[in-house]
Amino acid sequence: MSQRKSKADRRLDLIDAARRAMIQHGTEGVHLNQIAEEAGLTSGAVLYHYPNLRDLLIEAHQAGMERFYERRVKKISGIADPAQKLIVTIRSGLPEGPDDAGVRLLCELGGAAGRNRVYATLLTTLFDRQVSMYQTILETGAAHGVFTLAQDSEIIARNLVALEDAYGYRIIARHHSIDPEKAVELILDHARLATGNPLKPTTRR
Amino acid sequence: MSQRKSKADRRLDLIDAARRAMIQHGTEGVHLNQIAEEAGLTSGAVLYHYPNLRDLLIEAHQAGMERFYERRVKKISGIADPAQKLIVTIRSGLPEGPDDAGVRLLCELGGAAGRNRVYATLLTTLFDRQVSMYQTILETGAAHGVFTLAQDSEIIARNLVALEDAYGYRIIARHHSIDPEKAVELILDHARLATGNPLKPTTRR
DNA sequence: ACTCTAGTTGAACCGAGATTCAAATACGAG
DNA sequence: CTCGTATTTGAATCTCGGTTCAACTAGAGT
Repeated sequence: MSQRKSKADRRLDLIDAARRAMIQHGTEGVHLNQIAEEAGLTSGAVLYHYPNLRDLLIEAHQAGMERFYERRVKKISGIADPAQKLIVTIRSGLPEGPDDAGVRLLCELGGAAGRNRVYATLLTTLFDRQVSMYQTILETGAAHGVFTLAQDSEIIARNLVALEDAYGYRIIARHHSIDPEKAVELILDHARLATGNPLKPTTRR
Repeated sequence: MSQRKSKADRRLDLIDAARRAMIQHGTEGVHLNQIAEEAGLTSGAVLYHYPNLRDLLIEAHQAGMERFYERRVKKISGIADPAQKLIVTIRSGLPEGPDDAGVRLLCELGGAAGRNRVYATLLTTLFDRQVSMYQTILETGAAHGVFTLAQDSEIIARNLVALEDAYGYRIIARHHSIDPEKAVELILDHARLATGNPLKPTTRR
């Protein structure tokens, strides 16, 4: 038997277990037992904490998103130069590889959003937050004179997030010639046109 | 009882029924009975034609993709002017609205591709075909002197397809401020930078 | 050390969906 | 018109996942 835990702790475990199970079996294909097994518990215990499975799945998706976003914010927090900041931001929005758990979960949501309003709202909110993030970087760079924006910052920002999303899907689907590095290059090619900045990475990673 | 049909006809019906059922319940959430009901048959009849459900689902996805692609090719077939052709192509890659069945099915695949190699291959193939389609238009326009490509045509083409994909997801998720028209504009904004052509639509729709 | 309770198990139950198959039947060939 | 076969049904069976719940702890509070 797995160690006993407080309600709060166990709920975190379950959210994580649900995340793993959904990645393996899909948002609508996942079963209670699979989640229980991932958590090292029995189905009864899962129901004790989440009498309604749907709630757990939603919380898991929400948590996955939050984590994804927070991680990005953290990665770029220390960088002052707008050009470098933009480059790092782009990289942080892409999966590290086809098995990147965070992005896998997000991709999972795309289809579900078409038939589930809650998921649709989650995804839309994430999109808008990322757009704001980019917009801030772009505006700052423009104010400092390092970017010469060819279009409204919102347009550029939306297109950058869109490109990230799409290449995320490509990488997850194991496109033979688009890996994370290649995707960064493709997105940077667009960013160069839009910002008029050569955007040369100084540091790797 | 539903009319009797030849093997070939019935299989087409089933593929269509599976398509509808998957849109409603997801690729992994769909059940045999739901497909049977959509087709106006009993589960036994479905199994008679497809002893293995997985095969039917794969064929349905394949057919959906083929239809999506063919429709695009058809829509642009009569247009000579590269600029107009590009505009129409962009529009034809987006859903007509949040309930567009064809795109809904494609979105469905995004997550599944992460755990199913067959689906991943299907999606990747579609992506590459679309890239070629755009590349041809771009090269033709450049040869005629109406486009001044700011980058390699493959880069531009890939980014255009990526933008389409991503905005398709946004529209399906009912983004409050991104509808099909808005998405076309966003993508065109990018295309203008990349081709140096103002890309003004002459005809609506 | 002794509750007392929250967390967990495991077995029992229930219903749903997949699968099988004999029987029914529509339809085409001759 | 009749036969033969391909298609479909519907019921029986089987399996599996969800749900319930009484019993069993582990551990916190006193």
